[in-house]
Amino acid sequence: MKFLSEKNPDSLRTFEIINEGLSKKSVIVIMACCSVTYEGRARSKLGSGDRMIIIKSDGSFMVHQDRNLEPVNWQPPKSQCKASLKDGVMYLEGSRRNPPERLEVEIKSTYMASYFNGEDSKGLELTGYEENMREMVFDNPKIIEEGFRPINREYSTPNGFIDILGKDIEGNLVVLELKSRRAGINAVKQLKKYMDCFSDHKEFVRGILVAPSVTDDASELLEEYKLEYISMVPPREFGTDKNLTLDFFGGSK
Amino acid sequence: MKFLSEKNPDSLRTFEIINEGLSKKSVIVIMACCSVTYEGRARSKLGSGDRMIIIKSDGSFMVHQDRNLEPVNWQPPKSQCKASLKDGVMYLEGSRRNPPERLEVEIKSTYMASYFNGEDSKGLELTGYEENMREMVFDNPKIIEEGFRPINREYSTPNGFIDILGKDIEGNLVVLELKSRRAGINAVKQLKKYMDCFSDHKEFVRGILVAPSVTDDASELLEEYKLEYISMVPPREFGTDKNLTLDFFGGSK
DNA sequence: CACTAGATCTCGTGT
DNA sequence: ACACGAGGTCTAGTG
Repeated sequence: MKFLSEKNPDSLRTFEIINEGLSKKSVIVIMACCSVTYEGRARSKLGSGDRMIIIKSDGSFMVHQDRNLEPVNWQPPKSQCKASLKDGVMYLEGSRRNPPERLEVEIKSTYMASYFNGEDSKGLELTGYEENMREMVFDNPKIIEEGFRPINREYSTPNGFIDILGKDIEGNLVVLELKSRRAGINAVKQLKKYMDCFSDHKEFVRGILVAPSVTDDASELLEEYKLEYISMVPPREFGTDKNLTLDFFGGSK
Repeated sequence: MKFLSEKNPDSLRTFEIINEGLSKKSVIVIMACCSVTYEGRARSKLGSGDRMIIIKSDGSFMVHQDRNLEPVNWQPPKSQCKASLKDGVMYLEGSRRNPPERLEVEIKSTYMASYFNGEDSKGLELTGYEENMREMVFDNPKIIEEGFRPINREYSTPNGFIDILGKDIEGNLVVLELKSRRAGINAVKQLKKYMDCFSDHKEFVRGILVAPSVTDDASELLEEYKLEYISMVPPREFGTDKNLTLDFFGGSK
């Protein structure tokens, strides 16, 4: 990995390092005393203090304080970053057109300025949420109940997409609402909204909330709406490489 | 600001630097080739690559790739961080009990290891819909009360910026604190802080909290501090608030 | 481009 | 501690 890191550079040197980093499409990390203003989707001011400034090669721009996961100010990927020097003071600016917004950092003094050109081709493999639950239900419908048959996933209604639409052993329509986490009243309200789409349906339609657990409020609301609940924890298995599997077997199953 | 930064430390030295940083409650920044596993609310694997690892003094723990604002893996504030050395290989672990989860980073090689103890007391002042309220008050001051005259917006005091400073019909100074949402005790405390800036002022100064509603606690505190309250709903621009638009067209039916 | 919905959402705030 | 709502949400995926 190629990188450069300097301690206590003056304004001019900070300016040079940042410009080198920008031109090399590096990840730039600066520890500095700075103040920040933002104007765009909202407006904010942040007085002077010691912070970490990060500029990534995709244009992501963050200012981090010493607390919280989230940056106190930021600019999303693809924003335009540029450094400038006015009367010996360093300014860093991140901006974009749509929506129009601008982040400006005034750097009072720099403790460390550095940039890095690393190698990272790896993507994250994640499991344990709604998508995996959907797959599990389709692969093994009887975990919902004996005789359950899924028909559509992402079934479109005027009130949004139903996670899974199916039929039970008696042929009744069943609306499944999946949640990978403890479900609150909003999940029940959402399910109810889908149910309303079938209000003029001749036959009986069942609505089932599928989640690891529900809040007390949600439980009461389920009863009030005459909806059902099934406890299910999202599966945590990593799939074997899907692309490979599909290519290899060609979908012959 | 006190800090330490070293280039290309070996495993042992990286281990020492991280432990120093942890014991000093510093912000730790490491550039390293590493792999990551996570298990908890979900489960994930990330193969080897060059990344930035950040540990903040509140226990926030992040692994950043060279793209996107968000970390590829993380652990929230208050999680327990510890470093360990097994067979000459560095491991960094962040974990917490509730919910139970664990993030482990295996560090293959370190390009830079550093920690920082900065000073930062400043909080962010955000002004979004409040800006619209300010405009509304300036455009039409009598919605505050008959004879109200706004003088300054963003009036600077040692305790922060006063939203609107004005005078009433009798010439008394009036401090307005605007909140776009239901105001809690913090809003009242903030207003009180501004009022304190005028404690040696000869004449009477009024403080008014302007918000759509207040919590009961806030209402009590207002009384205790002899502050006033005016109910005002922030104007929302057409197109920015979809619900309003939908209500407008769909609600009349 | 816009639009949708999920997220290890995070973060504040109220109960 | 838990539940709920908002966010400059972000991010991936689809039309």
